[in-house]
Formats: sequence, C-alpha cells, structure tokens
Amino acid sequence: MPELPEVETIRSSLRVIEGKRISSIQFSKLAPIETTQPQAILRTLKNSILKKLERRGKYLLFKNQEDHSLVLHLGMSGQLRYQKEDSQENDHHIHMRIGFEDGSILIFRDPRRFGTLSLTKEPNGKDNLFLTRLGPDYLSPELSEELFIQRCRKHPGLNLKALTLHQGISAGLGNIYACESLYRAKLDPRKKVAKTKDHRLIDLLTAAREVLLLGIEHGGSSLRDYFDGLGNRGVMKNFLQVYDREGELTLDGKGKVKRIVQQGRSTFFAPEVQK
DNA sequence: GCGATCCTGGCC
DNA sequence: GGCCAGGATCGC
Repeated sequence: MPELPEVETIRSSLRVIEGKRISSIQFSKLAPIETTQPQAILRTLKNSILKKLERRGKYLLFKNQEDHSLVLHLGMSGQLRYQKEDSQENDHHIHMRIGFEDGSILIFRDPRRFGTLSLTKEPNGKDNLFLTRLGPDYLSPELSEELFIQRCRKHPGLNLKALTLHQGISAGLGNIYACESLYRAKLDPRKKVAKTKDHRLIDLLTAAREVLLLGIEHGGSSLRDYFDGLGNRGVMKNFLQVYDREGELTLDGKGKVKRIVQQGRSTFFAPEVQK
C-alpha cells in the first residue's frame, strides 16, 4: 500500500514517539512474514528509548539509543496507529503493539500480512538483508544523475515501468508514483532501458523526485485504506495525472488514460503523451 | 527477466 | 464466483 510519500508522512506523524521509553511489545499469534524472531526484537528494544524514526525507501527504522533498530515494511496493507492510551481493541489484524512508559501505544495492523519486521544493530543497516538489497533512496542527495544512469544501465533488458519499481536500483517508487513519474517525464512505460538515452533517464529521475515531493507535500495518496500514524488521510489522490483513471482524460487534460498490465501489475499511461 | 506466490477484503 | 488491490521474493 504505502510508497515513499506515505511512509515519509507516517514517519513525520509519529515524531511524537521519539524520546519515549518502550515498556512492552506484544505480537499476535499469526505474525506477519518476519525474518527475525519476535524474541530477538523484544530483547533488543524492550526498556530502551526510541531515539529516532528514520526512513529508507519504503522501510521505517525505529532506532534506539544504541543505534539498534526495528526495521518495518508495511507491505500492501500495513498501517501504524499511535494512540494516547491503549484501547485494548480486539482486532485480529493487529500483529504488534508497542507500549510506552507513559501509557501511549503504537499499533501495527496488517490484514494481508505482506509486511515484514526485522532488526539491524548497525547504524547503516549492513547486517539486514532487506536493507542491503536496497538501492539509494530517490530523495537521497547521494543519488547523483551519473549514479542513477550507471545503475539503470546494469538492467538494459527491463522496460521503464519495471525499472521504476525495482527497489534495488533506486528505492521508494511503487505503482502509483511509478506511473506518475513516467507520465511527468513523458516516457512510454513499455520502452526498454537500452533504448532510452541518458538525458531521458535524467528526466525520469527528476520527474520521480518532483512527484514524490508533491506526494509528501499532500500527505500521501489515500485511495482506500491509507492513513498516517495519527489517523489522518492524505490528499495526493486529487493531484494524480494517470493513476486509476482508465478511460478518462489525464488530470491536465492532455491525453487519454489507458490501462495495461506489466509484470502482473496495472500500468496507467497516456500513449499520445508518453513516447 | 518473468510469472507464480504469499494473504485478506472489497466490489461487481 | 472472479477480479482487483499503495509489495517483494523466489524459482525457473
């Protein structure tokens, strides 16, 4: 469900938990798909103080004072919710509850259980298999135009849609913002990387950054069940040019939106505009 | 590089 | 009942 702008919005909405001490962590019986044992997460984080919330791509890192972190991915349907007090609601989709010393609580809910929970004990995440597979974040200053081109060129056989979704090349885009980036860069999602010139790849990088920043500015895209950590919806949906507009005009009226399936997922684009 | 697969729920 | 969904991994 959530892509970079949604995860970033969740992160900033949860700044209230920075500085709080964790007093309890509970997991559901039917845990999400997790690599690290709940026991290890418990041992690492219980009674420690959450120093900082960080984001890398679509991952959230809950970092304690020793720079050990719980690494969370929300998958397709994951939600986080912070509450001043524990309402003890009986919802079988809740898979983790983090209780703080002051009685407030952070709930992780994930109906489809595609989310992941893991750990890292190094500030750079080098001991975490999820994080080491990740390319540089789209919004990271270390991702120069040259580096982006260099990383794209390692995958000449991919079409541009698959390129944008590939978290190992550069991290943060999902299906919505991939479609929106390609529209903004006027690039055909079916075009192969090998047939795309350097300056057009730079257009794609620039477009992706603009679209992601716009998404953050508008609090993310609430299409169905996305909320930030305090239960607020985002309004980015009102600014999407092509996503979920099959058969309609693009938002700016410059083209008609078509839906195709690539790599088993919907791609929305305007063929007359994107070449 | 591609398709199948992990899950649950909503909608037609 | 069938199709669709803000994701990513794994095996061919």
